[in-house]
Amino acid sequence: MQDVLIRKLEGFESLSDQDREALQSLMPKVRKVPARTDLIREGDAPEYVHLVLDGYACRYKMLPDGQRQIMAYLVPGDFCDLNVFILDQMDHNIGTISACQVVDIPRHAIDDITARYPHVTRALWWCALVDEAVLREWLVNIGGRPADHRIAHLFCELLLRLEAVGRVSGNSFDFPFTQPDIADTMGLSNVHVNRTIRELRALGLITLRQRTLTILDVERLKAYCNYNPNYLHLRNTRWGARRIIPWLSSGHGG
Amino acid sequence: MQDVLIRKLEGFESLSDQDREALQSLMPKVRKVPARTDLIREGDAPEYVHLVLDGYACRYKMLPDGQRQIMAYLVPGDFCDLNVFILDQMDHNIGTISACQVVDIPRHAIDDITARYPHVTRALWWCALVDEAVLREWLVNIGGRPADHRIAHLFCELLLRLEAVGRVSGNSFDFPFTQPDIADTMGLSNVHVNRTIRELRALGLITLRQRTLTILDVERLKAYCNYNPNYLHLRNTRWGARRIIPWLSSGHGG
DNA sequence: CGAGAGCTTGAGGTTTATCAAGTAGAGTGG
DNA sequence: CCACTCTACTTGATAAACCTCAAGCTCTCG
Repeated sequence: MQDVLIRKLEGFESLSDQDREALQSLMPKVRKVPARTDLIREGDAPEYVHLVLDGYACRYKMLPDGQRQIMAYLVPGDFCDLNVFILDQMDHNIGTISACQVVDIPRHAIDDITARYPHVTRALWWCALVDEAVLREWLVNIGGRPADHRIAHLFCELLLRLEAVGRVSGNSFDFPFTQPDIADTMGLSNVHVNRTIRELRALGLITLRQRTLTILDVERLKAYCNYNPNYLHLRNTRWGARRIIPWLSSGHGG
Repeated sequence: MQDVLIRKLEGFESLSDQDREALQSLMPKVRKVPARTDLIREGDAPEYVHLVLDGYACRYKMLPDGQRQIMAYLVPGDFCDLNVFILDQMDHNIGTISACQVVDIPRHAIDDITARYPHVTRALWWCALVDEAVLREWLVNIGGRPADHRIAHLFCELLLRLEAVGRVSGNSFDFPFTQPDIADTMGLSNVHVNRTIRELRALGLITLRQRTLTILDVERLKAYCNYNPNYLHLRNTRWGARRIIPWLSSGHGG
């Protein structure tokens, strides 16, 4: 189970045996967290860096009117708050979706390892930058695409991210998010999410039942929402080669 | 002009004279960039870190159908790509809105300074984390709020960010963004942006003419969109005290 | 002074939200 | 193990938010 992080990092940079051992030493004891439980809340001072080894969590904010906006899905191998430690208080919450296996890494452990293992440091940096790139793409997704493309895009992204940590088999993966979860992620109502998923099912693009999502035709689903995985900055995976942005010819001015 | 960065960083952490000198040394020569010009494009390899000293720029992506999504506004004192250097290619563009004064900082200069000045390093980290926090809040804004609140929220944020670098006088500041710019930022049509701004004007909340935005009643505008500045993580400013999140009582589970 | 872009407003259409109600599942306590 | 409860899922009907198209005006820039 601890190998998801190493597996993910090696999607970016080759690691030596020493690097791997150093990473292993970060996760001495794993903690079980039930589903639908907050790991850290808005206003808390960040002390530990949380790492998800198994299960799904999310980053979210609550608005004054009770609305929830989910800003990130955290899957096995993802750090919850790698880069928050300088800030004196959390400006958002992190909560589990399904039951999770989590490691709480004290800050000094991260400091120690980055002081001694430059490859690991680079790889952790890469994690943080990719998380931010994903956030940017989510903004594009919500701001610029209609509901059906939005949800299709989310499914494509999860497929690639989970594949990078070995959690996909036969284009199927665990999907414990409820339709209200998806609604609060995509800025849609749960009714509309339901109808949109029905549409994706009717088009023969996916099946979703008993918390398992299957992409029936990956290429067709990607084409459906114009999916471009460049923002994931994958290198050593089967999607890593995709580097061309054919429509990108004219930005403004220049 | 070079002092905007120092002024901004001191909003977070007190700097010594040596720290300030070190920061000054980062910006030996300033470059003028015309309005509506790209500083760096999707697909480019990031070489320099760009710092805006004067003028406005933005981070944006182009979609295959020609739609533009703006993901960040860069104002004086903002780094464009402080944290991108590990990634081998840009996944988005950065372009100016108005004419800008920009510094191109080579990577090694950042490395040198962070190796020797821990306070400066902390302050630069803080910049990067706040930029990410702003991005999260934009996601909340676009995903969770109606058009009028969205735009009001943007105006509140700009007021605070520009105030932190001394670019506000009498609740007025330079606003070179066009209505199409705002539309591509907020995920709205330019027609709807126009009507929404008309509404904010009619409510006596703002005036906007000749590229100058004036907030007529700051407290009322903030109340209008439930603005909470905690995500800016300001400390040494007049807004820094705001730390309470009154409605935050129940996340999920616990 | 001319051209292009931005601003403004109207009309009509599409997408998405809200309200409502019934069904199905999952978890809980006896 | 079963009944109960709560949440999620599903579908229909209606309403609101927002978009598109279109046209005229204004501003800015060359």
